[in-house]
Amino acid sequence: MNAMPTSRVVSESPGPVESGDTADAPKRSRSVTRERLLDAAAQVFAEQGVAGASVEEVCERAGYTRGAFYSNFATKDALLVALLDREEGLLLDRLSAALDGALSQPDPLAAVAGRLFDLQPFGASKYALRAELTLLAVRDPDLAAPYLAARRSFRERFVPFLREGLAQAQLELIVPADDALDTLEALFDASVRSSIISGDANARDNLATRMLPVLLGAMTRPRA
Amino acid sequence: MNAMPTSRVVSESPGPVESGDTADAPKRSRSVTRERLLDAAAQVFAEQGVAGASVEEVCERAGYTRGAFYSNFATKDALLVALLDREEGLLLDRLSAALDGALSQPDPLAAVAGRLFDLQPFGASKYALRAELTLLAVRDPDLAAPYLAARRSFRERFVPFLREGLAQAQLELIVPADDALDTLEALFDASVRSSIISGDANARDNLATRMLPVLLGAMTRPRA
DNA sequence: CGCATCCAATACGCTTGTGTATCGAAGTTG
DNA sequence: CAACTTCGATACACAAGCGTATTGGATGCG
Repeated sequence: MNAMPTSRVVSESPGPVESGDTADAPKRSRSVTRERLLDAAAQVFAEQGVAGASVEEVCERAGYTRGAFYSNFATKDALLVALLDREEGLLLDRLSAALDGALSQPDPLAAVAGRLFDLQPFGASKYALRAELTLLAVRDPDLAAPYLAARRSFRERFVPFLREGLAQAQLELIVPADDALDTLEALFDASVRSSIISGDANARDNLATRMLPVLLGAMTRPRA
Repeated sequence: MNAMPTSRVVSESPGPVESGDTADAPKRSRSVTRERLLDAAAQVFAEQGVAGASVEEVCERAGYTRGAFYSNFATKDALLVALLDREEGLLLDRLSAALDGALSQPDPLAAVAGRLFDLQPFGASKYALRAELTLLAVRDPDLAAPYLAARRSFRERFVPFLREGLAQAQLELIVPADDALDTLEALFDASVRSSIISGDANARDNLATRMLPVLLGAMTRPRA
């Protein structure tokens, strides 16, 4: 039945990315399979969109067959929901990690801006995935609730961070913090998108770095 | 790529656009059929995405069958290309029309902001369509060129408009005009998206109206 | 050592969707 | 009014994709 010599599937380590396969793993846990399928789904959905991607290709990319898939997820939609949950968590974690030390830098704002751009979530693939998921929320009211919930936790996590960072620079906001965050996010997204489409994906000189100081200047004033 | 034996897919003058009539018309010209199919495609693609939409549903929505479709477009991809062209033109036209009188108003900036929000291109359906097309450009390098070309004409059209509007308000830009335009566009998009997802689509109080004065203040200075 | 349990692979049915080929009904022209 | 042309409808062939049912093999446990 199995033409191939027993199985190749796993290279473990939840680390990023794909591998050709490698060592045979003696212990294949269910959760590893799930994670690999989710990793693959993130890639494939980013490249082709949720509707454009087939379960088959997700499985192939992960090194499994559809049997493995349906043994782990009820349907394609269920995969999407699981992916949504996971991505939200990952984004929060990575942003947190990247920003954590930044406030103690001499120039916190510059440090923040610099680190953000080295970050995976702003790479082409992650950008496309986020854009795709956002678009799904725009279209489908059922996904609006989870989307808004995710946004809420994002804000709750980063509004204090923003305030604190500004405070250390002796600044305070003169606009609602949520508005400030939304505006900055919009700026970053536009910048990343533009860089991707025009090809210079890693350009150090981009819309966000040019406009960030201007916008921050407009949204703050010297602290009382 | 594909030669259709029985028909030559003509690209015809745009002609009168909107399909007002409901009754079956005795004389339906080819270009009317094309336009209706494109209208339907704009809707269906906005609702379900390009990949998620079927040719069948586009035809149904337009009041035709697939026979009519394949007599007018070679493939689904050809339809997409035609739609891209048309939407770009429509967007430019509508923005131009909406903004044209605005500069002679007492408060040009307020007039501009007000009119933009009454505009179709910022309605839910048009927003979704634009987001979808943008995402396609992010994913597919082949679509990057047309996308960038469209952006260029957009800029060429509106940068002078922006300068002039600011001049009438006795202001001038202190940042690159392209950056200013990109930033404002990002702000509007974020605002529209947020309104759509949170349900209050026509809310007069939104991110853009709150932040527009702040951003404009930051990007300009009193004219020398 | 044999039994039970998981879990992923294989195989299958069925639906949906694309594109082609053909047909027929209107309109047009001599 | 008859032949021709045009264009959309019907019918069909075929591929892709989803989800189910079943099988096989590994692991854990008594």
